[in-house]
Formats: sequence, structure tokens, C-alpha cells
Amino acid sequence: MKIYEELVARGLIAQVTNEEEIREMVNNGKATFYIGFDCTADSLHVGHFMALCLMKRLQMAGNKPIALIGDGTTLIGDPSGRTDMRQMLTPEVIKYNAECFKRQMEKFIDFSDDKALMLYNSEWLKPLNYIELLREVGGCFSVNNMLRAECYKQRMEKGLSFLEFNYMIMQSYDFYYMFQHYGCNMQFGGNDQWSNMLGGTELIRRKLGKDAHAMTITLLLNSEGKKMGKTASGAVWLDPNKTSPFEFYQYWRNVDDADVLKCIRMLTFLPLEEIDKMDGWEGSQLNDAKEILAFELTRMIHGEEEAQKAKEASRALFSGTGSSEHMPTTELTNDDLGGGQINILNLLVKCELCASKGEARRLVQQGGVTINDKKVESIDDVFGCEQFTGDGLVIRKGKKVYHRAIMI
RNA sequence: GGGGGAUUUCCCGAGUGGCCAAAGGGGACAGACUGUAAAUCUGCUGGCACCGCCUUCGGUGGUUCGAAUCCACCAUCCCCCA
Repeated sequence: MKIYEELVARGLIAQVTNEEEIREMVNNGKATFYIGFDCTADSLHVGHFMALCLMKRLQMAGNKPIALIGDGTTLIGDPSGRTDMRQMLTPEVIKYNAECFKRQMEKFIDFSDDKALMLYNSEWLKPLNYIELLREVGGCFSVNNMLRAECYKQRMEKGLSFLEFNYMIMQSYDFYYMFQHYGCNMQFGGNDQWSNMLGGTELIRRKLGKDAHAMTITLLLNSEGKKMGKTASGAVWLDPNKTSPFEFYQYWRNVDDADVLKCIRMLTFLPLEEIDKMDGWEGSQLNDAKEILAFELTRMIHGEEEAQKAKEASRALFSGTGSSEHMPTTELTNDDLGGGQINILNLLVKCELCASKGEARRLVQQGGVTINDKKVESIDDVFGCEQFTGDGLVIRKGKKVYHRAIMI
């Protein structure tokens, strides 16, 4: 099976400009393609990870990836999929974020020997002169068409500033520029980028009379149609300091039954034959598939060792043996235990398991807190400092959240 | 530039002078049931020293014994006309 067919079989491809030509290109390693990354945060997240995987798959098939760090476009802000204007980031923050991205990508994509490129679009966007730009490419964009684009449509009611309206032009210019200077003949991106990407192929066709291609990656949606990779507290990050390997593992261990196989297919590098076998799994057997998914992804991002640890910690906790070794831990000091003891409510707040004492009170009253396998019955329970020595206390909130508190 | 409308707690959305920490829904969280799944049912959802007090209804001032509600100005957004 060739790479293009594999991508289709994995359900990764959403839309393409010209299937025949694209298949021909990628299957024969003739594509130089780029994926843009807007540096709006200081770490990549799961959505980016899909893009990175795709880059890697195509790179393995002999194609040349360009990771485009959008430090220039981020100055404008992409309105796609947003109902509000993005917060404006300062150039310093953008620069810092771009560096963080770079470090994470290098672990994943092989940039040696020109096998892949990393470019920054500020390089060519910043020197642009307004009048010159308008004269050069302004005529190639039809405002009528732009307004019909899906990414702007949803903003027509809420309001769209001229600043954001220009995002498509900047992104198109990126493609146009790289087409000419780096031989970049294809663009990849999330399906929500489709209209922006077409802007680029259109610009190249009008200005240069040449064909360039675009292809979008299926957005990873769960069975309810929501974007995956998000938790209540925000995105699932690849940076272990922002989302610990254990949390990362647990996120995937907990996906809905309906989504497991799709995730394995789209995100892991397991051979398709192996995945097809899992397709027949049902009921609680799917738990094994979830474990495989969680392990594979954790391994790819945090390495074999961390993945193994996360898996063991998870198994230990949920099978009841309660190994506290890899659990998130809060270290308490003497100050926290004024008078040699601490109240259950303060303890929960201190460990950041609850945002306020009121929330902690509620939680305890509803029977949602267990300490060392014993349910906390009263909001007046207190714990003396001697209980925090050694392995400390294992606090369980609800069914799945484990936390350890120790004294230092 | 002119005219009309909007801004409510995580989100949507009721509320037009006291009975408002603010209906209803969604989401989140917890309990029961389970397979660390889904569905369902129940509870819960500003803070605290919790039968009481404190801080919230875009911002700032004002009217009033009392304001999310009335007035003035400012900000942001939407619609219509240019």
C-alpha cells in the first residue's frame, strides 16, 4: 500500500484540490509540502501532533516537509473557527512561543541534511510594503469570494475586523513565496484552513500560471462532534510540564468507546492490519484498545520509559493496589500545617484539587473524596503532620483523580 | 457621518426598583449503575468565619431608604441608512 492510500485508509484526508495529481506526487516522493503553525501558545498540542505525524509519514515516504512557524501571521491572528477576535500577542511572546515549538518539533521530525526545513514567515511578511503588496497580490483576491468563505461566514454576525480579514491574504502569500523560493508545491493543514489554503493555490495560479496543491487533514472530532484534545482546563499539551505524561496517558485511556479505533487509526503508527483486527473488539475488550492507544501516543511523545511508567501507575491505581510512585504530588511545608495539622478542606485546596473551600466542602459532603482508600465522611476531618511522612497521603477525588500529599 | 439595538454569573439565556447570588437550559463536578466507556437517574455549580456576612449583572459617576433593573457619560459589538 502506498502512502496516499494509507492516509486515506487511516481517515486522515479530508479534502484535496486534485486527487490524481496529489496521489502521484506524494506516492513518488515528489512533494515539497508545508504545514503552518501559529504560535499562539508556548507548547504544541494534540492538534499539532496530528500535523506532525502527517509530516513524518510523508517524510518517511520520501517527501520533503517544511514546518512553517507563523511568527508573522500570528501578529494578525487567524479568525477561522473563532467567534471572538484573538487576543493580540506581543512580538516578544510570539518569539518565545516559536522557540518552544521549534524544540518540540525537532524531537519528532528529522531536519538534518535538508530532509526537512523550518521556516519563519516573519522573514518575508515583515518587510512587505503595504502599497507594493496591494499592487502585487491585491488584485488576485475577490472580496466577494472571500466573504463567501466558511471561515469568514461564521464571523459575519459577530463581527470581523479588517485586521483578521487579511489573514487569508498573508497565508496565501506564504504559499506563493515558498512556492517560488523553496519549491513548495503543496500545503497541508487542518480542515478548517481549507479556504485559506485555496487562497494560496489561487494566488499562485493567477500570478504564476502554475498549479499548486492543497490537502486538508480531517479534524479529530469525537462522537459528539467536538474537537478532541481538549479538557475542561484547556488543551492537552505535548510539553510534560504543562500536561504530565500521566495525565496525557489518562486522557487517551479515557476516550469514549466510539472513538478509540478512529484515534488509533489516525494517530498511531501501528500497521493497518493490526488495527483492523481490533475493529472487531467489543465491550470491555475495548479497554485493551484504549490502553494500546494511550501507551502508543505517550511513547511517541514522552518516550518509552515515561509511557511505561504512566501505564503502570494507571494500572496500579485502577486495579486497587495503589502504587503512588508516579502520581501527581503536592509537597506541604510546616507553614501549611499551622498547629501541626491540616483540615480536609484546606488540604484539597492546597493540592489544587478544588478551586475553593466551598467546592471542597461540597465535594466531601457528596462523598467524592477518599483518603488512603477510606472515604472522608466529615468536612471537619483533620490530618496531623505524622500522616504525611513517608509515602504521604493518597487523595482520590471522584473516581479517577489521584493525588499525593507529602511533607518536606 | 446619521438612526436603532445589545452587553447578565463557565457558555446560551430569563430578569425593567425591594421577595436577586439572580429562572431555565448546556457544560463541568460529584453520587448510584458500570468496563477508568456510553446511556440513565440523583445531587451540585460566586466567596467566606455557610441558619449569617461579603463581592458580582461591560466601565465610571449619579438618582433613591434601596439599582442587574432608572439617569448621564465612556467602551465594545450588531442592524439599517450614507
